[in-house]
Amino acid sequence: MTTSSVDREVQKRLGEHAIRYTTGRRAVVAALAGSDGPKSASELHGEIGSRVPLSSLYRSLTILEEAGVVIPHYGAKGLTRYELAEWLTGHHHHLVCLDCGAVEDVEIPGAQETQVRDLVDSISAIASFTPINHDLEVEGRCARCA
Amino acid sequence: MTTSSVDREVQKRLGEHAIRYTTGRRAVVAALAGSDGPKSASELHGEIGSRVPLSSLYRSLTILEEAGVVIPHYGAKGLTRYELAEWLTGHHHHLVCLDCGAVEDVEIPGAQETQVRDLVDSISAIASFTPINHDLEVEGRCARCA
DNA sequence: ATCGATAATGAGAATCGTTATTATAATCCT
DNA sequence: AGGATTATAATAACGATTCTCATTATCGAT
Ligand SMILES: [Mn+2]
Ligand SMILES: [Mn+2]
Ligand SMILES: [Zn+2]
Ligand SMILES: [Zn+2]
Repeated sequence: MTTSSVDREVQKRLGEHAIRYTTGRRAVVAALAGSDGPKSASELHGEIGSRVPLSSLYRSLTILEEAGVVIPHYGAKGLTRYELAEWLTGHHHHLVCLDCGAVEDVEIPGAQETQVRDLVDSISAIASFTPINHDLEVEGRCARCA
Repeated sequence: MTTSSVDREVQKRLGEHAIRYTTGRRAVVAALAGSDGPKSASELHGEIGSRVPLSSLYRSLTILEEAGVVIPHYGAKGLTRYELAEWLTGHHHHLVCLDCGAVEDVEIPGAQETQVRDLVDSISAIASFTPINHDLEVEGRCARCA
């Protein structure tokens, strides 16, 4: 999915919620759209530059989360990393490096995703649980840290 | 697994690492062994009482984590909750209720666990990632909130 | 059981990611 | 453009966690 089409989708979503799509918020969405995995506020600040102060960045992330545009992932050392919601990026899973903390997106072939869904369904049935979403997180060592 | 057998296993593990199994550390392990889910430092402090100060509790959790006795789960609002490692409790997955926030442990049959492991391996191979463990989190609605 | 070496504790200060405050500026609507 | 509303930015405040270091508990050897 291209950055500009994400931009259009987000603009539409925010418009529906009467939330302004400001320059700062555009910068955050663009940075996330061009990212290969969840990013923390300070990582985004590093990429975007000082034209968007950290405090504004945090507020933008909160607003975008409330609007369902971004999703938080809570990680080690009190760090929260954000990524675009799956209705913008497509469903995928995460590889979490136990050494450097990097989180990498990975899409899996349809056949395997079907297997995951089947497993999720049967696991849920065991506990009378109604599954809505799933997140198969693989923890290990990334290519750089191997 | 009974609390006292967990205690014995932990004692053995710490002994191997030349780490003392002090009363404070025993209190933490006992509280976790008697728990039905991951607990934060302050929750543990509430259960254990003031005979183990918060600062000591945090240090104990760090030590126990380094020894592989407890595992952290990072959650919202910068809260880290700990539970006993799976070699003490058995491998399991988590059902996270999006309504009430409860986290339910669930063990799945061996055949399905094998399927999960195979999926984890092939997903990891896609990204030259070395998997160490996995966590299939199912988000949805628990039996109470359904 | 006691001693001595060493590791752990406890009280508080410090750190750091995040959130709240509030005066100023940008945006939207007519 | 003008007025109303929402967003920004600088900084203070907050809270979970970590650090510091003087004191104390633990463990192995005697
Ligand atoms: Mn992702
Ligand atoms: Mn668990
Ligand atoms: Zn890594
Ligand atoms: Zn529930």
